[in-house]
Amino acid sequence: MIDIQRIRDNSQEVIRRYKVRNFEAGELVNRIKELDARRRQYQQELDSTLADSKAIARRIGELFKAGKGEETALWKEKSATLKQQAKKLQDDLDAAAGELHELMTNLPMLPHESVPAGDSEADNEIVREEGNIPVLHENAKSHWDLATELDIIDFAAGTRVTGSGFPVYKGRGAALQRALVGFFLEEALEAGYTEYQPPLLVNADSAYGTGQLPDKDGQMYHVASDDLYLIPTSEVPVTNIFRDRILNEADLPVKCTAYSVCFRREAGSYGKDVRGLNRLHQFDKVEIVQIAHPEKSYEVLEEMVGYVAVLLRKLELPFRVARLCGGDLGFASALTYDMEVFSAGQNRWLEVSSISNFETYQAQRLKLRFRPSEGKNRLAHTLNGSALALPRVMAALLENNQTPDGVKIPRVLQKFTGFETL
RNA sequence: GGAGAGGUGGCCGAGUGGUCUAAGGCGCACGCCUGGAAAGCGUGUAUCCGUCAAAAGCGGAUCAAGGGUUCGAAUCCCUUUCUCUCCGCCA
Repeated sequence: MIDIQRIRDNSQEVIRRYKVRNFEAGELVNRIKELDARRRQYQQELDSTLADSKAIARRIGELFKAGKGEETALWKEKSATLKQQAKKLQDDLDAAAGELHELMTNLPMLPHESVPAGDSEADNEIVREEGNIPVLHENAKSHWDLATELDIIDFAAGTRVTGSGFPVYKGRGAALQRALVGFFLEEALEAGYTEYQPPLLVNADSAYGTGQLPDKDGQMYHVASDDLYLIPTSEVPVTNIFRDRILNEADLPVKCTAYSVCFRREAGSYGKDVRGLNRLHQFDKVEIVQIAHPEKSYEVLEEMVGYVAVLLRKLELPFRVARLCGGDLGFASALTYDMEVFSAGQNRWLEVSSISNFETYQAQRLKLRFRPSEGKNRLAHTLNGSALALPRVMAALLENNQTPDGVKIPRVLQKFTGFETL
């Protein structure tokens, strides 16, 4: 949710900025301004009514104490009238505030100045590209063929046990997964992140806090009997650890990392995008989350992109960094960089990380603030990114490192796997 | 799952219808005292909304959450929720 102050201060600027997202906010913003004014009007009237009412109650108390109980009848009557008025004002206030909140929920985050205009993925701005595209031997295969041949992933078994999109990792495939998790966590700890093991099920408040609800309802698996959601990313539980908290300015930035399994319904996906490991209902991911000072959050974002780039370099994977255009930008994000690795067997780029600055979007919902050295408490900025999502990294490793003699394991992973080739 | 007891400020804890405008303590901050420190003494120490250009000030809300009784609720009633203890089940 954006800060309503920005609409009060300069609604025209807000409307203009939303155009980068191809979002016509004019009508919505005007209704919000109107409701905001009405809400404040009701608030004032209610406050003064309640003030009167309290004064009368105090007066009655004094009369009783002075033994003049018979003089209170008139005041009681007056108080009853005020109470009725207050009730109505409270209802009006609640209605206005409720509707206002509802409309505010429909506003995406304001995009950062650097976000390019555009409609789709095709308009994203490639800001960096690194590494060499591997030249594969003649019989090079896709990772799904390779993995099946090497007997390290059993897609068919997963389908039998659960359904499509739930692969079974086996033997050295399972070991490689574990190695990647170990490597990612070790790197994160070295970079100063604190490791968390969060719950994999969250309540609706948490899902709302990070913006999964109501915006992305339907992406998450819902456990109806207990009204809980399977997490689509550990961003949700980790960020919600800080819901309703007021941090000390000196504690910023807070740096968290977590390994977790992630669950996504991915309703409506089909075709080559979902072959093999390209898109799954269940996958493993190491996530990094930072809670940053508003004036430092874009430095933090760049730092996080730099951090993920180091991981990819160490894994010897060719990658590129894209700044998402307005049309591709997530609802809650002000600026997002996607990190994509080139996967030679499929001859395409695969997104392995998405790093975003949500500014105050989540913080507003989470009531996540910090105490500055001077002045009033302020909303913090939240950021997160994958570091990294495993399946596509594994896909690229398999495809790019295949040789007639087997698949080579990158040097940095060998101490975790205990083997050098597959 | 069954039975019982509870939820009060950063923390502990008092408070069973009207100076609760929440006692007292701890912690923290500042000041006095001191050669320096401790102790001691003093002062301050929640969040949100509104008013204001802003701050101060002022008004309102908040004692788990929601509803009710009452002129008046932390206090009484109802619902929900969470925690603890015992029993049951259990990796």
